[in-house]
Amino acid sequence: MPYLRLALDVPLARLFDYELADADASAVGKRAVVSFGRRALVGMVIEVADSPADAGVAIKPVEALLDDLPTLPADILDLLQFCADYYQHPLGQVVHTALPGRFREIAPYRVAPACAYQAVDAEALLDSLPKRASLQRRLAAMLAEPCSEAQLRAESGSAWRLVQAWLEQGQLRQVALSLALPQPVAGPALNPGQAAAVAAITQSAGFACHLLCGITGSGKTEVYLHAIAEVLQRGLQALVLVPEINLTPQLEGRFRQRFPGVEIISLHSGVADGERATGWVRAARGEAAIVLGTRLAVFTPLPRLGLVVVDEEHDASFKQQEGLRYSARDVAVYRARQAQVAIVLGSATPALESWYNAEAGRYKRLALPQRAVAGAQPPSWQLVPTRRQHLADGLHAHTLGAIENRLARGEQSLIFLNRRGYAPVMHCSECGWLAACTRCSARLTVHMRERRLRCHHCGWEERFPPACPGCGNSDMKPLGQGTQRLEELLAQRFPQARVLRIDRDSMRRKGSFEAALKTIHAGEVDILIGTQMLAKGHDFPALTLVAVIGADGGLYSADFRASERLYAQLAQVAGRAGRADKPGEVLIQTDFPEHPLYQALLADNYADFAATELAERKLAGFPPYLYQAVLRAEADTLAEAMQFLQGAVALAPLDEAVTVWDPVAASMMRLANRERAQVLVQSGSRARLGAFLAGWMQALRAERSAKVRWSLDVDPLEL
DNA sequence: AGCACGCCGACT
DNA sequence: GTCGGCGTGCTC
Repeated sequence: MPYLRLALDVPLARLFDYELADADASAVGKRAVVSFGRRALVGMVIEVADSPADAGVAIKPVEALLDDLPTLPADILDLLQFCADYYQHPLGQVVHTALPGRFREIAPYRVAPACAYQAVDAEALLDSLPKRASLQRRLAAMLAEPCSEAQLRAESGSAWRLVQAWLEQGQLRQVALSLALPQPVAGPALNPGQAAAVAAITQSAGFACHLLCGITGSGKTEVYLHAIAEVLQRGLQALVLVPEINLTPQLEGRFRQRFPGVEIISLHSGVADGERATGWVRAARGEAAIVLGTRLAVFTPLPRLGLVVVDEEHDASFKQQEGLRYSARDVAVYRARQAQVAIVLGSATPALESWYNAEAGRYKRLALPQRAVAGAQPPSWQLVPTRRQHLADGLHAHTLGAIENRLARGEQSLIFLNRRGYAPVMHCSECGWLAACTRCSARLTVHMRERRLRCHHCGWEERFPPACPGCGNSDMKPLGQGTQRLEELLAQRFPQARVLRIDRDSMRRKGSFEAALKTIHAGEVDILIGTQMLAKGHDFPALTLVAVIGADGGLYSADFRASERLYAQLAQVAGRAGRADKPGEVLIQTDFPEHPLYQALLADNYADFAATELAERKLAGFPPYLYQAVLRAEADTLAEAMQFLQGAVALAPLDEAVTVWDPVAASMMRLANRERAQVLVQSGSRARLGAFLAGWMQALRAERSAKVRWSLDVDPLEL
């Protein structure tokens, strides 16, 4: 009797055997419905064996072998096994985080073969529509040519319902999706740098990792599009990973425009479950040519994978911060190597890990030195020294003057302050009391308009205390600068200016961010105040001034990655200034104008910054010169967490190539009333660290710890 | 993780 | 006398 070895979505690092008469190797990669304990689960067949792995356990029969989906191919199974081993996560849970949620449901999931839709008579259809029904008319015009489902869905949320109705009325017919490659629309001519990059990518044979370095506006996307066009010509598929921001629709639009008629699958958190599952199936069947998505898209089966692109590869959102803590960028590199195809990692400010790999010759660096738009000037940078200067609520006279200047010229300014709220903390000047969160080890942020104190870590909120809880003093003052306070100040300073604040608080309502972008584009805003949210990707043609305040915190942080993040953030926010014909100006208020980070930024010299930073990392013994993993524990009391970790350290295998540090309280020790601590382990050898972790986790999993929740983070981004 | 079993406190 | 608290143990 053959046995199916199943990966089940349970936190147990082993497979489970079930018997199925007349099963053979073709069952591998299919879903199976089984009874597990007292519940029914759907698992993935990993292996077919002649005998059970454990003799002496009663083995249940498989209830049903599902044949609805494309069989998970061997390369994806290998990829998932790699993730399970590398990140020390149970294979069953890896499988189920990698697949669309729908596939965890017991019902079969059927997807009709992809086909295109075309109007039987486009003119007649158009004539039958009301003049003002602009969406309907737009769709009808598109349908003169064959359109894919994804293409139609991308047009509007309600487009698909209209198409279905027209189909029923016999206005549309289904035509076979042409696999012959449609002609891409020609893009703008490439400059020499772009052309060289495209040539390097398309001419590399087998696996090659290209680090594409270019500032905002240097035309990285054009390079991707040309490289992808070449891959499509060869009848192959492309996988494009993008960070988790609301930029995906814009990029998707650009792809659809460039490759009309090509089935492009979009996979990100905004895509509904069913659509995600359908897209996955289409990609796995080879019907879709391009998969464009956030980190989860890295696991999509692509039988004819020809190219992988990771845009903004330094972005932290490629690392999942819970469950299977994978880095989609690193998994993508593994995948490209596995498929023996080229991968492009694009960024203006590459992760130092990637930069180091390029220095070591493992990655090929491709530089895009110039701005792609002819005549466009890079922004001019200026440091505004603030040490021993009088500041009007945090703004230097020079900064205020620059804003006034733009107002006079009818141009927009952006004040970048990565700290939302009114002020970072409420302070009693009598006794020195500071408002702190009762559930976290964090300060409460002052939100003046709502007259509330809020914890930005756990979401706790409370009303302003009427008097200081420490000494009863009623004169409490907000300390420091936040976006709300800045908004208030600027509105006072420039009463004639239209001020708009963009942060997580002001953009809480759905659609408000899109609305805000519209207002900015319409020129109905003079001064923008923004956090992180505004730093990425959006183009504001009328914006000519970016003033950065409060950046110095990133210079001397306890976190060794803080300066890398600061550089990337400043480079990114500077990219918002001065597009098209108007030159932009970037002002950075700082107490440390001589700091090498700012000097490198001013010279637009990432190479210099990276070299300095890498030298420091080497000296201090930090990644990428060492590999790290963190064992995190969380319990009701710190003592319990620490005790667990001390026990864990005692269980650690001995390996002189691996350093196990003492347990310490986490930097955010208390979060939402749970105490957190961690153990750092590191090694100069990735292989030795991997073997160590495997042994350690095995020993640790044998222990039972009811009160403590723990997890392992391999290659952690934050300690 | 679920989901059971099991053994002690406050309720109709 | 039962309902239900969550500690402990198991899942092919």
